[in-house]
Amino acid sequence: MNLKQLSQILGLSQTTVSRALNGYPEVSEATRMRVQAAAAKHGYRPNSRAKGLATGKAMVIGHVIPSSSQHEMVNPIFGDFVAGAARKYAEHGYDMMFTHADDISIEEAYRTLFKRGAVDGVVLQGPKVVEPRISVLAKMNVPFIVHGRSTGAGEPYSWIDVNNKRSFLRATQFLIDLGHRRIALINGLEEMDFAQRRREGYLEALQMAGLAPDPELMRSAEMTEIYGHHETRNMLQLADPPTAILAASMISAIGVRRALDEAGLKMGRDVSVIAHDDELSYLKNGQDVPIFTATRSSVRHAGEIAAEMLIDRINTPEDPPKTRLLEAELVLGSSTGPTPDRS
Amino acid sequence: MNLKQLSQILGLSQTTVSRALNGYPEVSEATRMRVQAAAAKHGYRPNSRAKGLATGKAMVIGHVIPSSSQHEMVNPIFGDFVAGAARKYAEHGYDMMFTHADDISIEEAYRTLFKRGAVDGVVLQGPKVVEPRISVLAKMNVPFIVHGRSTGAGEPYSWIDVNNKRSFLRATQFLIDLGHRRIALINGLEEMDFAQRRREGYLEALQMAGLAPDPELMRSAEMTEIYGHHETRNMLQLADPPTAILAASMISAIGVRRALDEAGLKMGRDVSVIAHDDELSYLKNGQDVPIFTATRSSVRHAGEIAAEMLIDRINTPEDPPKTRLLEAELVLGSSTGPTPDRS
DNA sequence: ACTCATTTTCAAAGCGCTTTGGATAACGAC
DNA sequence: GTCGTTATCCAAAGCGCTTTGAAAATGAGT
Repeated sequence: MNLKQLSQILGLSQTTVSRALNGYPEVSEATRMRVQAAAAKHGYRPNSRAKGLATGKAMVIGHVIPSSSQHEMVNPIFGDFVAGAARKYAEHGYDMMFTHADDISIEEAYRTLFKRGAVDGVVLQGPKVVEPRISVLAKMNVPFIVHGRSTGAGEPYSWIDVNNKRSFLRATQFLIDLGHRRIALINGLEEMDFAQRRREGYLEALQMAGLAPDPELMRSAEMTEIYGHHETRNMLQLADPPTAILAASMISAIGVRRALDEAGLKMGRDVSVIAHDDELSYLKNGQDVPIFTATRSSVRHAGEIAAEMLIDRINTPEDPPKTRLLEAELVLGSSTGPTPDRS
Repeated sequence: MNLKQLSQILGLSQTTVSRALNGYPEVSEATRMRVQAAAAKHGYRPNSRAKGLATGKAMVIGHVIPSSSQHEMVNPIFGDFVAGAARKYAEHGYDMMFTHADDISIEEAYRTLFKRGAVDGVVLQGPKVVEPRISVLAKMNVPFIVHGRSTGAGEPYSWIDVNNKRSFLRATQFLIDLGHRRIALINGLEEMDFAQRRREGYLEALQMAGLAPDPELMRSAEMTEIYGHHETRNMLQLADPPTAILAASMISAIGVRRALDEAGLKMGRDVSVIAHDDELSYLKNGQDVPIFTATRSSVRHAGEIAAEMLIDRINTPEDPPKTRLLEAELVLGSSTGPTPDRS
């Protein structure tokens, strides 16, 4: 069932039917009703490609999945972020397109997406400190939004991010206030921009308290359970082990907890742990009392905001880039407590 | 840069340029070279929508994200499955499209996707025991593949699945062989088809060993850490608690472990645990020695196969539906051991 | 009854590509 | 020199929609 057939059934021109369906005023209410009824009856849906060709808009937003060939790693926040964004896309009539690209060809993938007219805008996820993708998109002068920021970017761009620095600063201060002096940071990969900002917050808090940072207590790893476990076990064997640990994600924090258990240490009593909690739907941090004391910020919510900001940007491309900084909550759970006495 | 412009630059017709680029034989090698060089030089990419309109193929595969409004839950396997599928789509020149839909309107979402000509085929994830989506798609006579199966389906359909029944049967037998008699099952939601099959395997193993199933030891919950923890803690308080637990996912198994730790029980010694491991990239089950004894099957691999099966189906729609049953490995980790003596 | 303004409808062009059905050129063979 | 073949290339139609510019229908005013 296409426009032509529908208009023939109705005895109207394609023009009129199209206008009736798209809410243009040049059509009487009576015929509009008649057209809508017929469209519903025959289950007519305008062909997206034809519509896109005619209007010049794809009504599609693109995401590129970077498949790190080295560490075949899918970001665990991917699903929830996407679910949030998809919901807003749907509300505004947009579809969501994913393209796979090798590490090497990611910039090319973005470029192709636009040249093919496949998308009206793209979301850039997981920006690194030095992020060539941003300048590629900026130079192409196409609508895009970054989830996160990139310190090394030369030009302005739209982004939405969590205040990673402040949240880790606050978390570190909280541990210091509890009496901790040996505070470890199990960070994400340091090439990621968010990891660098978190470290800055951590270091600043130490400095404000007059504590010297110890390189032995600053680990950087992929945010898996295994690495959280590995780094923690490693640090517990130090001559002067940490009494508190900041973990970059709930998943690595779970690895931290496992290492503590194995060492016969009780989390919250012997060693305090604070995790960053993205509020992943399958990894809720407890019901009433959170398991982990955590810096909390919903990544699904970030996805929703990113979607709306991007659509806004598509609609008003001449406006200057907008930015949005979300503050993470610091929620108190049972994984933190005062420094244990070591007599 | 479009075809028209490119052909004008080259002093050729659109026909010839199009054919040169698409590898048709009616064009001399010399001009083909010339055309390809010019296309590369100007960065020409054919417009996807125009191409789709002309060919009648979208070169897009659709996935519908069901956003359970009740339990706002994104399936944790989503990311890895999609990453696997996306890779194969890209290899075959397909894009991947996601559409969001409410629980209620999911069937309508699939229908619309095809009517709009937005996709050439769809992947149906997370089938339930009774799955109306399958009959909707079958009746529409469109290419689709199911990741999982649906017991209640009346018509044949293409699917790829893990042999859930056999893998849980084997896991249960393994525990029985170790001397366990009180074996609990912390399953996924029972309306899900995979959960039902796992339970069947579990029950069959009990029956073969002459053990009576105890409803108290069969729990069904969303596969989150919290629920794994909750159900385990609950069962440990029974008069005759389980000595072994089968968990439907690594994530719920982590919750199980937490409950055991809290109860002062050592996993693998006091209580044995077997988890189902989808080999999620951020939840690897140990490096050398797996943490959990597990039934293991890569969901990313399943995504790759699903993609290829679907593309195959799109290309040969008249062929009967194909199916593929993957066997899970049973990998031995440190979470299982003989029944503890209870004197 | 006639004009003018307004409302309602329509025919046709155009979006960027593929593809059908020729047309033209080149090349031997006779 | 003519004919048939083959190798190249092209003009134009068509995919399903939107949108421009014009025409038909309606209604009000005189």
